This record gives sequence, structure tokens and C-alpha cells, in this order.
Amino acid sequence: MPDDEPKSLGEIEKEVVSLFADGVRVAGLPRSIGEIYGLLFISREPLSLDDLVKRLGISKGSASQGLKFLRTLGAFREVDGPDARRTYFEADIKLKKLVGGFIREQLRPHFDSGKDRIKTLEKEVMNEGDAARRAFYEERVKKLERWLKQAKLLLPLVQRVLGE
Amino acid sequence: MPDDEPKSLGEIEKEVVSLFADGVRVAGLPRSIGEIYGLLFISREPLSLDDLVKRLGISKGSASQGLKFLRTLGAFREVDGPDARRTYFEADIKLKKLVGGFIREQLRPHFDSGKDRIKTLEKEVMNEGDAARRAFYEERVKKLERWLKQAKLLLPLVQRVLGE
DNA sequence: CGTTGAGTTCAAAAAAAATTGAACGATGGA
DNA sequence: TCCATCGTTCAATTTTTTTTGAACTCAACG
Repeated sequence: MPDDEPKSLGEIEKEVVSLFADGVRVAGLPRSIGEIYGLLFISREPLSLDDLVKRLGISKGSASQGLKFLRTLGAFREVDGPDARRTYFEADIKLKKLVGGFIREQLRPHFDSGKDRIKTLEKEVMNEGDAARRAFYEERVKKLERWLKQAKLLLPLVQRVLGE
Repeated sequence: MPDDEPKSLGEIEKEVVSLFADGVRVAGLPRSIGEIYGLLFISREPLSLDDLVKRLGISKGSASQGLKFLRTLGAFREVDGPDARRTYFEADIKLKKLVGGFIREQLRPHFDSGKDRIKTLEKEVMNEGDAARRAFYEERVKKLERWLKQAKLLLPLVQRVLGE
């Protein structure tokens, strides 16, 4: 009786899972998130949380948290599957969407808080007594503002290039 | 007798150091690297390794390793300073250069190993016995190749936009 | 309603990453 | 040549991050 969803991974699956596990590290994300998305990516049938736990050999907690994060990115769809009680997940394989989600959820918030902090900095600089030093600080803070602006400008461009 | 290089940081310096410390985390780099670059960025005079140790309150080892990494990016220049025995560092504040260094040293190597791994994957897929499954795998591997190609295409574009 | 089991949460444990500091090599000055 | 000390290295330690697993909520079904 060959199982429809074998507990362990095949050779190809292993390699894809590991490729994604390493890949997401570039973006500073935990291994398990890459593993989960990787397995969804290379699976023909949608998988349940329990499938992920069994086949990746990770805990239910990890799987649930990983899915929670991937959900914010919009990295998968929830679809029906064999067991009506369970939720099944199917990878969304649009690079644009994944990157878009990452920008929205991870990068933007950082940029926004950066902007606030630079604003604060600007006010601080006005209190600097020494004129030459103040001039230097002003120049550097201006440089920071330009950097942030350029970075923000880049984001839509990235999205554009990755569009189908 | 006011010291030319006070041991502790002023208000502005603290904020800039902390801004960079948090900023580099987005790129998955350790705090200390951001602190070092941040202090160089906001310092009018070049600083020695020892200055960094004293003023940031980090160890000599951290400072040395942080500089080692920043050096690979081309994030600073080495210049002469008050003490001829020491090396003094001055931030290079071209965003293009920093990002270029990061791409070259961090992103490219990952991409290259990714390319190799996808190649390996392609060969593995040819051994898949089941034709329908093989077709599915082929399609996904092709998708991976396209993703990688798009990502690579993006890099020079990013550099371009950040150019003065 | 009560029971079952899917999925979430979060404190504790484990694993990974960053930092330290002492030992070391190297370099310039006396 | 010897000394003093700058800067590097790396094993040990500390800190941070990630994972686990047991307790919990909630919804469906009998």
C-alpha cells in the first residue's frame, strides 16, 4: 500500500527544500520558512500543516509560525483537499508577489522608522553649538535623507522589473 | 583639558550609530558592523581601531573583524592620522559603492552557488521515472532558472539607479 | 452539548550567531 | 637586535534567534 503522501522527502524535494532554506537566509529569514515554501513550491498537490510537519520533520509550532509569516507575504493560497477538516496550502509562484510581500512587510516598515529617526536627528543637529560641527552634521544628515529617498525610489522599480 | 577624542559618544553620534546598527540588520549583518560604519560616517576626523574600541565600547576583536568585513565592501579609506604607528579610517559615503560591494561580496556568491545547485537539480530531474511528475519538476526548475536570471538582471539596474 | 482534532500560542530548550579576550605575528623605532 | 605595541586570529563565552512541545482555543460533527 504505497502512501499518497510519503512521510520522507524524495531526492528532488530534498534539494529544492534545501535550496530555498539557504536562499531565504539571504533575506535574513529562518531556515524553516524556506523549507516550508520550498516544499510547497515543489509539490504538485496542496499540503496540509500536518503534511509539512511530517515530511519536513519540523514541529507543529514551527510549521504554524512559518505559515503565518508566509501568509503575510501572500506566498500561498488556501485550497480544499482530501480532508475537509484541514486547510491545504498551495504555493503562489509569482516572484513579483513574493518580493512585493517582502517589501511591504519587511522593508517598508524599516524605511518608515528610518525616516522618523532621521527627522529626530535633524532636530538634534539644530542644537549643536559649534557651527563648523553643525555644518558637518547637517551635511551628513542630508546625505542620509538622500539615501533613504533613493532606496524608496528603487522599490517600485524592482517590482516593475519582476513583473510578468 | 578637553580631549580631542572623547571616550564616549555625543547625542548625535549615538543616534547615528544606532540608526546604522539597526539599518544593517535588514541586510543580515551584525550590529557591530553597523556601529562601526555609523561612527565613521558621522566623524569628521578619521578614527583608528583603538578609537572605535574606546568610543563604541566594543572589543578589539569585534572592531578588527568588523573593519575586515567593511574593507571587502570598500566602505572606508585608510588615511594618515595623528599617530604614525596607527591606521586611520575614514568612511566612504558613496551609497553606490557600498551597495556595489555588498552585491559583489554577499549576493553574487549566493547567486552563483544557486546556479550550480539548479544545474544539479536539472540532472536529477531527468532521472524521474514518472513522466507526469517529471514534467512538473521540469516546469518548476525552469521557473527557478527564470527567477535567478531576473534577480541577476536586477543587480546592474540597482547599481545604475544609485549612481550619482 | 460533549467530544474530537485542527491550528495557535508562548515559555522553555536548543541551536546559531556574535562578541570577547588572550595569544600571536608583524612592524617600526631605538 | 630587542622592545613596544598595533592589529589579527580563533577558541571560549555570551547573546540572540529559532525551534520545540504542551496547553489552549475554536469549530465541526455526532
